Amino acid sequence: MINSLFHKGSSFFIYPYRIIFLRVDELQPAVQVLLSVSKRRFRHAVHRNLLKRRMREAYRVQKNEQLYPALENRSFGLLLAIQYVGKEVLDYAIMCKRMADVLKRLGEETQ
RNA sequence: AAGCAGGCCCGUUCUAUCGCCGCGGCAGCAGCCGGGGAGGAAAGUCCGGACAACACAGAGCACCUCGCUUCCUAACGGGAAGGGCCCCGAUGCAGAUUGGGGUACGGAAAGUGCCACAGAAAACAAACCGCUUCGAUUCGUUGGAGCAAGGGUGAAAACGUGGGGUAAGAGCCCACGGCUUUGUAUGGCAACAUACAUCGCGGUAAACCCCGGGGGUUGAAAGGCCAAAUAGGUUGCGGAUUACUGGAGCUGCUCGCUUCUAAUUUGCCGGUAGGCAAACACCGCAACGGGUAGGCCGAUGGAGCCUGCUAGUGAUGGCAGGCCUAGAUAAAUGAUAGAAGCCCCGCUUGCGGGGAACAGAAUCCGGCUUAUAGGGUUUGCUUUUUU
RNA sequence: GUUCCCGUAGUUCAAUGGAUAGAAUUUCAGAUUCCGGUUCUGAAGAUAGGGGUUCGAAUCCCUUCGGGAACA
Repeated sequence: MINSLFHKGSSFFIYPYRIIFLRVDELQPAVQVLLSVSKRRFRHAVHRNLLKRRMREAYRVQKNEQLYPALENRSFGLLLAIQYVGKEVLDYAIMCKRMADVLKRLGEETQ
């Protein structure tokens, strides 16, 4: 699944994120997400852990309003990879706002 | 009070809501309830152990490692106390006394090597300028013998200073002093110190080496169990067996060749005897090849933490009482809001704004090293003020 | 997680503990040419950081940093 996501998926940027997604028929559960922060950009494990936790929180809080309505009653599911490509650790407020943009864009892409 | 240096400690706290990961209960799942959830370095992986698998008669060699003494400890290359040496400060004319810091600190008197350049010479030999003496002399010098004090070179020059001695000199002799070997006495558990006698005098062992102590190897991807999957595969050895060969020779060994003997099935050649080729089930172990990439145990109650008493100068030990304090497996500790405390800035002097280091457990402990905003405490020194 | 190896000019490599760390290439300047190339001459440029041993350290020792490799 991960291989096919990275080889066949399409991608777009919304700073500080890079998103790769792939439509897959009859996926269970319907949306599966992979979060990643590059070791090359953030040398210390503290910062990588913090960013991944904040990304997960931002996704968790907003997925029900922004993403799931677009996928209701569809025959396909979604594989997602969200990579953090920013150069420094941003505040949660900004990360949360951008994640909302990401989810909206994903909803449009799947129409 | 300020500054500097060293040691030790803390390194935000509380509440609520939404999530995440373990644990316990309601005897299953789900759900609900209760309770827990990163550090002093979790880091580097530099040492030492526990634990595990394999190996192991005893001793020695080789290799690695440590190195003042005594003690602490499960152990250590760690720590405590003490000794020697070096550096800095204070007092003092000085000898010395005292305070602080550092110290890989066994042996150079077992042996070997090395000490660039310069210099006569870097420890064997030896002498550039010199010093003394005996000759020669064209009075400018020159040859032989002796010496190593002085000059010069160097990071380092044959122990330093003074005297005796001598043709001139030299630890050649003497006095004092420095370092050092051995012995005796005294003090100390000891390292060592002091005194006397005695032997000796370049450095280097983070050069080889010698002496003494220690070290079996590999690391949780150790190791054990279950499930799933693949090929009931190939080769070798052993067992069992009628049977998967055995004996002898060539050879240092293996392969191979020759010869003797025993033997099952099938195929081919052959009239037969016989010859050639192929195959041979089962069990165990090892290697090769192939497959799987899941779960459980190991794995979190321990050289454990807190408090008090106690032994000790101290590291640390003993006793009593109390406590349970992360356990994931691609990996949980995040977000929001409020309150309190700390720091900085601004001025309206009690309000507003901002900030909080280094950094994230992965089998577990004891150390070391490195990173660390800020705060507290303590010891020593210096300066100033007061009594 | 465990274990091991390496670090020298911009690059590729040298250097018994001993003058100012050497060579090729690269870069720059000059000469040659009408111009460029080639060639010639000259210059610049380095021991990963810190500490120790030593008269003297790229080399020996300790420590930190960075890079790489192997292992179910």
